[in-house]
Amino acid sequence: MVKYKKEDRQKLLKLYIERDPFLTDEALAERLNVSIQTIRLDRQVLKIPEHRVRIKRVAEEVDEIKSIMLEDVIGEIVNVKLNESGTSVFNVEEAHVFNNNTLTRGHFLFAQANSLCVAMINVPLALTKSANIEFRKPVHLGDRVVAHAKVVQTIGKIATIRVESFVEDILVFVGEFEMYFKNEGESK
Amino acid sequence: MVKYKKEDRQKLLKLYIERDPFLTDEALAERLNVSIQTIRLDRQVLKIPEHRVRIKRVAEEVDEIKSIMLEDVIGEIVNVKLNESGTSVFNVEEAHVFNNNTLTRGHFLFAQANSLCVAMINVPLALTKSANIEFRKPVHLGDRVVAHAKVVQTIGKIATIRVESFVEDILVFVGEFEMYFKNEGESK
DNA sequence: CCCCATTTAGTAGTTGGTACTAATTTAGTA
DNA sequence: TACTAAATTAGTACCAACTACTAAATGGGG
Repeated sequence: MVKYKKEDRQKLLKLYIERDPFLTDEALAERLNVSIQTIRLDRQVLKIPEHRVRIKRVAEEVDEIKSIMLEDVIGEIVNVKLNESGTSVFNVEEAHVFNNNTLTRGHFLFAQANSLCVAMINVPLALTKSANIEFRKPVHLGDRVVAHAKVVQTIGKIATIRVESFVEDILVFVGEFEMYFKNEGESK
Repeated sequence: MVKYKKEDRQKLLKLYIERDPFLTDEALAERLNVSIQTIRLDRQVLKIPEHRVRIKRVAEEVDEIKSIMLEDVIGEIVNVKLNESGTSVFNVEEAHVFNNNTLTRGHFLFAQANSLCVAMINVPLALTKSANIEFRKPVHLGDRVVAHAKVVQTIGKIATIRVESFVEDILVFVGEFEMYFKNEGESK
């Protein structure tokens, strides 16, 4: 049954809605022990949109996040000579960096290189058997990472591919991938 | 100005809504060249919920995807002796597998191992310098991957950590990670 | 031509609001 | 303490995008 001061209440309101945009004015009014009208006024001065709009915005994020995160391929593969060489471009966005700074999480650099290797193999399904990688320099939010891959060897069902990734001519990542050609129906 | 047969229209309706859940009955009515009432009847027999509900469901998905994908740590770290050993458990969900089958994308296994290594180092910021990894067996949707890590060596600012990941006693992944202790303010 | 399925129209009620005015309560101060 | 201004609450009309219902119109096959 606590009554907050206007200022505190508005801060709390903002916080609550940030944490849970699904809260309606009614629920917020109960939680903050004021009338619905007060909540509406508060939202107005704080420029917080109504429930429907908030939900819609969250929902629209799906497309972005899905397209960024659920893609099979990390980075855009721009230039592939099958079983020979290839290039992939990857722009580091919010979703790829650590929450508390602008450093790119290493597994996206790995994923870019790995995706590129998979794309270069001209069989229905290629699996990564092993990799030997090195992170040379940190990569940051907004960086444009260009990965170049070259097949260095193919023995039987295994291809060895060397990948070098650059941010503006600076080598940030190198890796050597062994790719395994998986045949149809095989479970390995 | 095409008029569809009932059956065709209902199939189209389903398709449209799947592709874009943001479509209102009004928009659908226009697109299918029937009245709003017909759309409502169709939705009713097809058990497709109303606009608001659809949006809300999509929005709720965001939270799931976000929590799965935007975490800094892949897998739950359950048991860490700093600078010594650690264990992480990672359940393979929809978001982690290739779109056209149930195979786990390799970079999540890498990410799990890598996250675990970072967590084991008792400094504000640890960076992966290099890694030597092997994918031994494919991992599938629903699998529970348990990664065990052990520090095998620490020389100066570099620790070497060995990671072995299992799905029900089957070794699916091994890796050796070189972690670099980054000091405050250093940019490397 | 009739009949039944299909489609459309129309009404009342719901949720979660906007936008507005007006009344009431609370707090600060002379 | 009385007055005033700020803050809060109440109340009204309106909106989108529905549900749930009834009723009327249309259309096609036998």
